Amino acid sequence: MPELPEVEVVRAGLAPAVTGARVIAAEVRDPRALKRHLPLGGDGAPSADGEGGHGVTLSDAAGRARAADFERRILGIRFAAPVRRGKFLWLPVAERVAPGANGAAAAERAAAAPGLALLAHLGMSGQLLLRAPEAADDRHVRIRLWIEHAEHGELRVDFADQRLFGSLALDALTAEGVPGQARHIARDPLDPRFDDAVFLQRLRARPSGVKRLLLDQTLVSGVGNIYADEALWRARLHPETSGRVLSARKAAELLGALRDVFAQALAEGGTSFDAQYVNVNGQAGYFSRSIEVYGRGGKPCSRCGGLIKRVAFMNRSSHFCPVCQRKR
DNA sequence: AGAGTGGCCTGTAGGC
DNA sequence: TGCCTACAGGCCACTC
Repeated sequence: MPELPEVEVVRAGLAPAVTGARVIAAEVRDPRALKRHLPLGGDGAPSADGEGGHGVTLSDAAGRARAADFERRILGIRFAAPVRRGKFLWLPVAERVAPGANGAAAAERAAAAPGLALLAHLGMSGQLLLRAPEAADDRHVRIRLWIEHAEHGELRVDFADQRLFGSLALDALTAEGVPGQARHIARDPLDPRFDDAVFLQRLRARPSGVKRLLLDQTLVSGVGNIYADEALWRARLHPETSGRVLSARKAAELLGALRDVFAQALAEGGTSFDAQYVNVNGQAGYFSRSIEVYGRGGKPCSRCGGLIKRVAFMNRSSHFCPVCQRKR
């Protein structure tokens, strides 16, 4: 499942191939993979087509219109280095060379137009794969870009997504350089500008269970179900412990545990339980071997021997050791 | 504002 | 063998 470490592995893998590369062709095979993409209206401003988004099925006509808009506007774009915040990943547009135009004279400098980015969210099962132009199809490829890089030549960037919770989109950058759709996302704990004091204060002000708080992307980003369970185990905290009862010391310990588990997962290439998370070359990570609680219901805790408990929580599952993660 | 819930999606596993 | 159901869960829209 792509959480922060998995998305970071993808970002780092993409960087050398896409930075400075230009889009020479694009093919949207399934417009449902564009649910975050808002087509431009006649005035050049993003306009809702009244469909898509979340909880609404895209009609065929609206889907075709979105696909056409995306394919048209991405053509000729040259990417700057990829950026990540939490689980969102984006490729800022350095410039756009209008198709068919002759030479650099036709280049629209990004400074002249509002900043734009190709935004990606992998959702549950999204993958960004780098492939040779003639490589065979991977399963569930929804959107395909052909890019040209000064060093690496022609490459394919394939967005594959089995469950379609993920999406690509062209999105305008705010003044802070963050895509509009990701502006509400908090910085993540690996961001040098993450404000520990503010996070800890907000965490300790909320009465909700601490697991719910970790999954709140406006409080801290990049944490999903796996790493929330793992960080709570490391900090010896029951997932339903209220934020309000956390001591300053315990809250700081939790943040430290979160950073530790992220760093270790990153070093091990991320977590792959099945074929749904892979790096840009289609390879699995091996952090799943280091998992202590997630998916280990009924098995012994490596720390105290207690039996790991699995409980329903927010339409998913929580895993914890009832012996060394006591509710207070 | 925060809490809580439903819907989006498809492949896989397990029961019968 | 094949049909059915449950499950995986990040995010957003929605209600209260």
